[in-house]
Amino acid sequence: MTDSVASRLLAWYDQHGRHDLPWHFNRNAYRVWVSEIMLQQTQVTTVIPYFNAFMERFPDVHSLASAPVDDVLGHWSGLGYYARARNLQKAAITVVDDFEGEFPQCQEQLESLTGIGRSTAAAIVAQAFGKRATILDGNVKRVLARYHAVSGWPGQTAVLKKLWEHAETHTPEERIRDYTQAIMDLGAMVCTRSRPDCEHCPLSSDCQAYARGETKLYPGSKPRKEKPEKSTWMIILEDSEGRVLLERRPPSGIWGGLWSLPELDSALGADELQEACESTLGLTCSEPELISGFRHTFSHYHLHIQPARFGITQTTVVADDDQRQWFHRDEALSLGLPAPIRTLLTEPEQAALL
DNA sequence: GACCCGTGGCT
DNA sequence: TAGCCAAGGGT
Repeated sequence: MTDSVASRLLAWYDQHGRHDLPWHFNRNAYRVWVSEIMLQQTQVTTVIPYFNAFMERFPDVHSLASAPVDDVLGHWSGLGYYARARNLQKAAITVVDDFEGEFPQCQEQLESLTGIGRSTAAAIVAQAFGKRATILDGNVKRVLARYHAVSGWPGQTAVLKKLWEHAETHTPEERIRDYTQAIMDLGAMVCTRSRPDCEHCPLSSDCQAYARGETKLYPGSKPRKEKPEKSTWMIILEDSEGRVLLERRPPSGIWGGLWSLPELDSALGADELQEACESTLGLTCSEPELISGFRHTFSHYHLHIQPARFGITQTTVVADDDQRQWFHRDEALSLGLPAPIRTLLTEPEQAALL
Protein backbone atom coordinates (compact mmCIF):
# COMPACT_ATOMS: atom_id res chain seq x y z
CA MET A 1 0.00 0.00 0.00
CA THR A 2 1.50 3.29 -1.08
CA ASP A 3 0.99 6.65 0.57
CA SER A 4 -1.76 8.93 -0.66
CA VAL A 5 -1.13 11.27 -3.54
CA ALA A 6 -1.42 14.25 -1.21
CA SER A 7 1.10 12.98 1.33
CA ARG A 8 3.63 12.13 -1.37
CA LEU A 9 3.17 15.53 -3.00
CA LEU A 10 3.62 17.30 0.33
CA ALA A 11 6.79 15.39 1.14
CA TRP A 12 8.17 16.19 -2.29
CA TYR A 13 7.16 19.84 -1.92
CA ASP A 14 8.96 20.22 1.39
CA GLN A 15 12.21 19.26 -0.28
CA HIS A 16 11.89 20.51 -3.85
CA GLY A 17 8.97 22.93 -4.15
CA ARG A 18 9.02 26.68 -4.75
CA HIS A 19 8.75 28.46 -1.43
CA ASP A 20 10.00 31.90 -2.34
CA LEU A 21 7.83 33.34 -5.11
CA PRO A 22 7.08 37.06 -4.59
CA TRP A 23 3.42 36.48 -3.64
CA HIS A 24 4.49 34.06 -0.93
CA PHE A 25 5.79 36.98 1.10
CA ASN A 26 3.48 39.30 3.06
CA ARG A 27 0.75 36.93 2.03
CA ASN A 28 -2.73 38.41 1.99
CA ALA A 29 -5.84 38.10 -0.15
CA TYR A 30 -4.97 41.15 -2.24
CA ARG A 31 -1.51 39.93 -3.20
CA VAL A 32 -2.73 36.39 -3.86
CA TRP A 33 -5.59 37.73 -5.97
CA VAL A 34 -3.38 39.96 -8.13
CA SER A 35 -0.88 37.16 -8.62
CA GLU A 36 -3.59 34.69 -9.63
CA ILE A 37 -5.02 37.10 -12.21
CA MET A 38 -1.57 37.83 -13.66
CA LEU A 39 -0.81 34.11 -13.77
CA GLN A 40 -3.84 33.29 -15.90
CA GLN A 41 -2.44 31.84 -19.13
CA THR A 42 0.88 33.44 -18.25
CA GLN A 43 4.09 31.83 -17.03
CA VAL A 44 5.60 32.53 -13.63
CA THR A 45 8.86 33.98 -14.96
CA THR A 46 6.91 36.46 -17.07
CA VAL A 47 4.72 37.55 -14.17
CA ILE A 48 7.35 38.14 -11.48
CA PRO A 49 8.66 41.56 -12.61
CA TYR A 50 5.12 42.78 -13.38
CA PHE A 51 3.89 41.65 -9.98
CA ASN A 52 6.68 43.44 -8.14
CA ALA A 53 6.17 46.70 -10.03
CA PHE A 54 2.41 46.46 -9.60
CA MET A 55 2.70 45.98 -5.84
CA GLU A 56 5.09 48.89 -5.60
CA ARG A 57 2.57 51.16 -7.29
CA PHE A 58 -0.68 49.61 -5.96
CA PRO A 59 0.19 48.14 -2.56
CA ASP A 60 -3.41 47.54 -1.49
CA VAL A 61 -6.93 47.29 -2.83
CA HIS A 62 -7.69 50.95 -2.06
CA SER A 63 -4.79 52.31 -4.09
CA LEU A 64 -5.86 50.11 -7.00
CA ALA A 65 -9.51 51.11 -6.77
CA SER A 66 -8.74 54.82 -6.83
CA ALA A 67 -6.05 54.78 -9.54
CA PRO A 68 -6.52 56.19 -13.05
CA VAL A 69 -7.27 53.37 -15.47
CA ASP A 70 -4.38 54.43 -17.72
CA ASP A 71 -2.05 53.89 -14.78
CA VAL A 72 -3.37 50.38 -14.23
CA LEU A 73 -3.14 49.52 -17.92
CA GLY A 74 0.32 51.05 -18.02
CA HIS A 75 1.47 48.54 -15.41
CA TRP A 76 -0.14 45.76 -17.45
CA SER A 77 1.45 46.85 -20.73
CA GLY A 78 3.20 43.89 -22.34
CA LEU A 79 1.49 41.29 -20.18
CA GLY A 80 -1.42 40.67 -22.55
CA TYR A 81 -5.09 39.83 -22.04
CA TYR A 82 -5.80 43.40 -21.01
CA ALA A 83 -9.39 42.68 -19.98
CA ARG A 84 -7.74 41.17 -16.91
CA ALA A 85 -6.46 44.59 -15.90
CA ARG A 86 -9.78 46.34 -16.48
CA ASN A 87 -11.64 43.60 -14.60
CA LEU A 88 -9.08 43.73 -11.82
CA GLN A 89 -9.81 47.37 -11.15
CA LYS A 90 -13.57 46.86 -11.41
CA ALA A 91 -13.34 44.12 -8.81
CA ALA A 92 -11.13 46.31 -6.59
CA ILE A 93 -13.82 49.00 -6.65
CA THR A 94 -16.45 46.40 -5.77
CA VAL A 95 -14.37 45.15 -2.84
CA VAL A 96 -13.94 48.69 -1.54
CA ASP A 97 -17.55 49.79 -2.10
CA ASP A 98 -19.49 46.62 -1.28
CA PHE A 99 -17.17 44.65 1.03
CA GLU A 100 -15.61 47.44 3.07
CA GLY A 101 -12.22 46.74 1.54
CA GLU A 102 -12.09 43.14 2.79
CA PHE A 103 -12.08 40.23 0.35
CA PRO A 104 -14.89 37.70 0.88
CA GLN A 105 -13.63 34.32 2.10
CA CYS A 106 -16.10 32.02 0.38
CA GLN A 107 -15.67 30.76 -3.14
CA GLU A 108 -19.12 31.77 -4.31
CA GLN A 109 -18.76 35.42 -3.33
CA LEU A 110 -15.28 35.55 -4.82
CA GLU A 111 -16.68 34.27 -8.12
CA SER A 112 -19.15 37.15 -8.14
CA LEU A 113 -16.20 39.51 -8.63
CA THR A 114 -15.47 40.15 -12.27
CA GLY A 115 -12.39 38.35 -13.53
CA ILE A 116 -12.59 35.62 -10.89
CA GLY A 117 -13.89 32.25 -12.06
CA ARG A 118 -13.98 28.81 -10.48
CA SER A 119 -10.25 28.21 -10.72
CA THR A 120 -9.09 31.57 -9.45
CA ALA A 121 -11.65 31.63 -6.64
CA ALA A 122 -10.46 28.23 -5.44
CA ALA A 123 -6.84 29.33 -5.60
CA ILE A 124 -7.57 32.41 -3.47
CA VAL A 125 -9.54 30.40 -0.90
CA ALA A 126 -6.69 27.91 -0.60
CA GLN A 127 -3.68 30.20 -0.89
CA ALA A 128 -4.93 33.28 0.94
CA PHE A 129 -7.24 31.79 3.56
CA GLY A 130 -5.83 28.28 3.91
CA LYS A 131 -9.29 26.79 3.58
CA ARG A 132 -10.02 23.62 1.60
CA ALA A 133 -10.71 24.26 -2.08
CA THR A 134 -9.91 22.33 -5.22
CA ILE A 135 -7.83 23.94 -7.93
CA LEU A 136 -7.38 22.76 -11.51
CA ASP A 137 -4.93 24.79 -13.55
CA GLY A 138 -2.90 23.74 -16.57
CA ASN A 139 -0.26 22.09 -14.38
CA VAL A 140 -2.76 20.08 -12.35
CA LYS A 141 -4.60 19.04 -15.50
CA ARG A 142 -1.39 17.61 -16.91
CA VAL A 143 -0.43 15.81 -13.70
CA LEU A 144 -3.86 14.24 -13.26
CA ALA A 145 -4.36 13.41 -16.93
CA ARG A 146 -1.16 11.39 -16.78
CA TYR A 147 -1.60 9.90 -13.33
CA HIS A 148 -5.09 8.62 -14.18
CA ALA A 149 -4.48 8.24 -17.92
CA VAL A 150 -7.41 10.49 -18.74
CA SER A 151 -7.50 10.64 -22.52
CA GLY A 152 -8.87 13.47 -24.64
CA TRP A 153 -8.33 17.19 -24.79
CA PRO A 154 -9.09 18.94 -21.45
CA GLY A 155 -11.01 21.59 -23.38
CA GLN A 156 -13.77 19.03 -23.86
CA THR A 157 -16.39 19.25 -21.15
CA ALA A 158 -16.44 15.53 -20.40
CA VAL A 159 -12.66 15.39 -20.02
CA LEU A 160 -12.64 18.49 -17.87
CA LYS A 161 -15.32 17.02 -15.63
CA LYS A 162 -13.27 13.87 -15.01
CA LEU A 163 -10.22 15.96 -14.15
CA TRP A 164 -12.18 18.09 -11.68
CA GLU A 165 -13.45 14.91 -10.02
CA HIS A 166 -9.95 13.50 -9.66
CA ALA A 167 -8.71 16.84 -8.37
CA GLU A 168 -11.46 16.92 -5.78
CA THR A 169 -10.66 13.38 -4.63
CA HIS A 170 -6.99 14.13 -4.01
CA THR A 171 -7.47 17.44 -2.22
CA PRO A 172 -6.59 16.89 1.47
CA GLU A 173 -8.10 18.52 4.54
CA GLU A 174 -4.81 19.71 5.99
CA ARG A 175 -1.97 21.83 4.63
CA ILE A 176 -4.12 23.17 1.80
CA ARG A 177 -1.73 26.02 0.97
CA ASP A 178 1.20 23.67 0.60
CA TYR A 179 -0.78 21.03 -1.26
CA THR A 180 -2.06 23.40 -3.96
CA GLN A 181 1.39 24.86 -4.39
CA ALA A 182 2.87 21.33 -4.42
CA ILE A 183 0.75 19.92 -7.23
CA MET A 184 1.29 23.04 -9.34
CA ASP A 185 5.03 22.91 -8.70
CA LEU A 186 5.17 19.25 -9.68
CA GLY A 187 3.49 20.09 -12.97
CA ALA A 188 5.82 23.03 -13.57
CA MET A 189 9.07 21.37 -12.49
CA VAL A 190 8.75 17.59 -12.92
CA CYS A 191 5.62 16.60 -14.82
CA THR A 192 6.41 19.06 -17.59
CA ARG A 193 4.74 19.13 -20.99
CA SER A 194 7.73 17.73 -22.83
CA ARG A 195 10.32 15.40 -21.33
CA PRO A 196 8.82 14.90 -17.88
CA ASP A 197 11.35 13.86 -15.24
CA CYS A 198 9.51 10.70 -14.16
CA GLU A 199 12.61 9.30 -12.43
CA HIS A 200 12.28 11.99 -9.80
CA CYS A 201 8.48 12.05 -9.55
CA PRO A 202 6.84 11.03 -6.27
CA LEU A 203 3.80 9.76 -8.20
CA SER A 204 5.54 7.59 -10.80
CA SER A 205 5.11 4.36 -8.80
CA ASP A 206 1.42 4.23 -9.68
CA CYS A 207 1.15 6.74 -12.53
CA GLN A 208 -0.97 5.12 -15.24
CA ALA A 209 0.61 6.96 -18.16
CA TYR A 210 4.11 6.15 -16.88
CA ALA A 211 3.23 2.50 -16.39
CA ARG A 212 2.20 2.33 -20.04
CA GLY A 213 5.17 4.37 -21.22
CA GLU A 214 2.70 6.84 -22.69
CA THR A 215 3.24 10.10 -20.83
CA LYS A 216 3.52 11.78 -24.21
CA LEU A 217 -0.12 10.99 -25.00
CA TYR A 218 -1.46 12.95 -22.02
CA PRO A 219 -3.09 15.34 -21.87
CA GLY A 220 -4.66 15.04 -25.33
CA SER A 221 -3.91 17.90 -27.69
CA LYS A 222 -6.23 20.58 -28.91
CA PRO A 223 -7.73 20.19 -32.39
CA ARG A 224 -5.91 22.34 -34.89
CA LYS A 225 -7.45 25.31 -36.62
CA GLU A 226 -6.32 27.57 -39.42
CA LYS A 227 -5.55 31.17 -38.47
CA PRO A 228 -6.79 33.85 -40.87
CA GLU A 229 -4.43 36.58 -42.05
CA LYS A 230 -5.36 40.21 -41.47
CA SER A 231 -3.42 43.36 -42.16
CA THR A 232 -3.44 47.03 -41.20
CA TRP A 233 -1.60 50.33 -41.60
CA MET A 234 -0.18 51.83 -38.43
CA ILE A 235 0.50 55.55 -38.66
CA ILE A 236 3.49 57.09 -36.92
CA LEU A 237 2.70 60.79 -36.93
CA GLU A 238 5.25 63.13 -35.42
CA ASP A 239 4.88 66.87 -34.92
CA SER A 240 7.61 69.49 -34.90
CA GLU A 241 8.18 69.03 -31.16
CA GLY A 242 8.77 65.32 -31.56
CA ARG A 243 5.44 64.31 -30.08
CA VAL A 244 3.58 61.29 -31.44
CA LEU A 245 -0.15 61.04 -32.07
CA LEU A 246 -1.84 58.15 -30.26
CA GLU A 247 -5.47 57.10 -30.08
CA ARG A 248 -7.37 55.24 -27.44
CA ARG A 249 -8.80 51.98 -28.69
CA PRO A 250 -12.41 51.00 -28.02
CA PRO A 251 -12.98 49.21 -24.70
CA SER A 252 -13.69 45.83 -26.28
CA GLY A 253 -11.86 43.89 -28.96
CA ILE A 254 -8.13 43.47 -29.46
CA TRP A 255 -6.01 45.68 -27.19
CA GLY A 256 -9.23 47.08 -25.71
CA GLY A 257 -8.82 50.36 -23.84
CA LEU A 258 -5.13 50.68 -24.68
CA TRP A 259 -3.43 53.54 -26.49
CA SER A 260 -2.17 52.74 -29.94
CA LEU A 261 -0.94 54.28 -33.16
CA PRO A 262 -3.81 55.41 -35.41
CA GLU A 263 -4.85 52.74 -37.92
CA LEU A 264 -5.86 53.15 -41.55
CA ASP A 265 -7.74 50.67 -43.73
CA SER A 266 -5.48 47.92 -45.06
CA ALA A 267 -7.19 48.19 -48.46
CA LEU A 268 -5.55 51.58 -49.07
CA GLY A 269 -2.59 51.68 -51.41
CA ALA A 270 0.60 53.45 -50.38
CA ASP A 271 -0.22 56.26 -52.81
CA GLU A 272 -3.54 56.87 -51.08
CA LEU A 273 -2.10 57.02 -47.58
CA GLN A 274 -1.33 60.72 -47.39
CA GLU A 275 -4.82 61.81 -48.38
CA ALA A 276 -6.44 59.25 -46.10
CA CYS A 277 -4.23 60.36 -43.25
CA GLU A 278 -5.14 64.00 -43.77
CA SER A 279 -8.87 63.40 -44.07
CA THR A 280 -9.12 60.87 -41.26
CA LEU A 281 -6.97 62.73 -38.76
CA GLY A 282 -7.76 66.25 -39.97
CA LEU A 283 -4.30 67.63 -40.54
CA THR A 284 -1.72 68.38 -43.17
CA CYS A 285 1.17 65.98 -43.39
CA SER A 286 4.14 65.09 -45.55
CA GLU A 287 4.64 62.15 -47.86
CA PRO A 288 4.70 58.85 -45.99
CA GLU A 289 7.85 56.86 -45.35
CA LEU A 290 7.16 53.15 -45.31
CA ILE A 291 8.83 51.17 -42.58
CA SER A 292 9.39 47.45 -42.82
CA GLY A 293 6.26 45.67 -41.71
CA PHE A 294 6.04 42.61 -39.53
CA ARG A 295 3.64 39.85 -38.68
CA HIS A 296 2.15 39.63 -35.22
CA THR A 297 0.52 36.35 -34.21
CA PHE A 298 -2.52 36.28 -31.98
CA SER A 299 -4.37 33.29 -30.57
CA HIS A 300 -6.90 33.36 -33.41
CA TYR A 301 -5.29 35.16 -36.35
CA HIS A 302 -2.15 36.68 -37.79
CA LEU A 303 -1.93 40.44 -38.19
CA HIS A 304 0.45 42.04 -40.65
CA ILE A 305 1.35 45.45 -39.26
CA GLN A 306 2.55 47.92 -41.89
CA PRO A 307 3.90 51.10 -40.29
CA ALA A 308 4.02 54.37 -42.23
CA ARG A 309 5.66 57.51 -40.89
CA PHE A 310 4.56 61.05 -41.63
CA GLY A 311 5.95 64.42 -40.66
CA ILE A 312 3.63 67.32 -39.92
CA THR A 313 4.14 70.17 -42.37
CA GLN A 314 1.71 72.49 -40.67
CA THR A 315 1.11 73.23 -37.02
CA THR A 316 -1.28 70.65 -35.72
CA VAL A 317 -4.87 71.51 -34.98
CA VAL A 318 -6.01 67.97 -34.23
CA ALA A 319 -8.54 67.95 -31.41
CA ASP A 320 -6.87 67.18 -28.10
CA ASP A 321 -9.79 65.05 -26.96
CA ASP A 322 -10.10 61.80 -25.05
CA GLN A 323 -9.67 59.64 -28.12
CA ARG A 324 -6.60 61.21 -29.73
CA GLN A 325 -3.72 62.98 -28.07
CA TRP A 326 -0.12 63.98 -28.73
CA PHE A 327 2.43 62.45 -26.40
CA HIS A 328 6.14 62.76 -25.93
CA ARG A 329 7.65 59.31 -26.24
CA ASP A 330 8.53 58.97 -22.57
CA GLU A 331 4.97 59.96 -21.65
CA ALA A 332 3.61 57.45 -24.14
CA LEU A 333 5.68 54.63 -22.68
CA SER A 334 4.03 55.03 -19.29
CA LEU A 335 0.60 54.44 -20.83
CA GLY A 336 -1.01 51.10 -21.52
CA LEU A 337 0.44 50.25 -24.91
CA PRO A 338 0.26 46.96 -26.85
CA ALA A 339 3.65 45.26 -26.99
CA PRO A 340 4.20 45.76 -30.75
CA ILE A 341 3.34 49.46 -30.48
CA ARG A 342 5.73 49.81 -27.57
CA THR A 343 8.42 48.26 -29.71
CA LEU A 344 7.67 50.58 -32.62
CA LEU A 345 7.97 53.62 -30.36
CA THR A 346 11.05 52.41 -28.55
CA GLU A 347 13.23 51.14 -31.35
CA PRO A 348 14.22 54.00 -33.59
CA GLU A 349 12.03 53.16 -36.55
CA GLN A 350 14.40 55.00 -38.86
CA ALA A 351 16.69 52.02 -38.62
CA ALA A 352 14.05 49.96 -40.35
CA LEU A 353 13.12 52.37 -43.13
CA LEU A 354 12.40 50.63 -46.38
C1' DG B 1 -20.51 25.43 -26.66
C1' DA B 2 -17.92 28.41 -29.60
C1' DC B 3 -15.37 32.18 -29.88
C1' DC B 4 -12.53 35.99 -28.29
C1' DC B 5 -8.73 37.88 -25.72
C1' DG B 6 -1.80 38.67 -25.85
C1' DT B 7 2.57 37.64 -25.12
C1' DG B 8 6.79 35.03 -24.54
C1' DG B 9 9.11 30.52 -23.91
C1' DC B 10 9.98 26.15 -25.71
C1' DT B 11 10.86 22.60 -29.19
C1' DT C 1 10.37 27.54 -37.31
C1' DA C 2 5.84 27.55 -36.86
C1' DG C 3 2.96 25.75 -33.73
C1' DC C 4 1.89 24.65 -29.07
C1' DC C 5 1.11 26.06 -24.61
C1' DA C 6 0.85 28.68 -20.08
C1' DA C 7 -1.67 29.55 -12.26
C1' DG C 8 -8.67 31.23 -17.35
C1' DG C 9 -12.61 34.23 -17.84
C1' DG C 10 -16.14 36.87 -20.35
C1' DT C 11 -19.52 37.09 -23.90
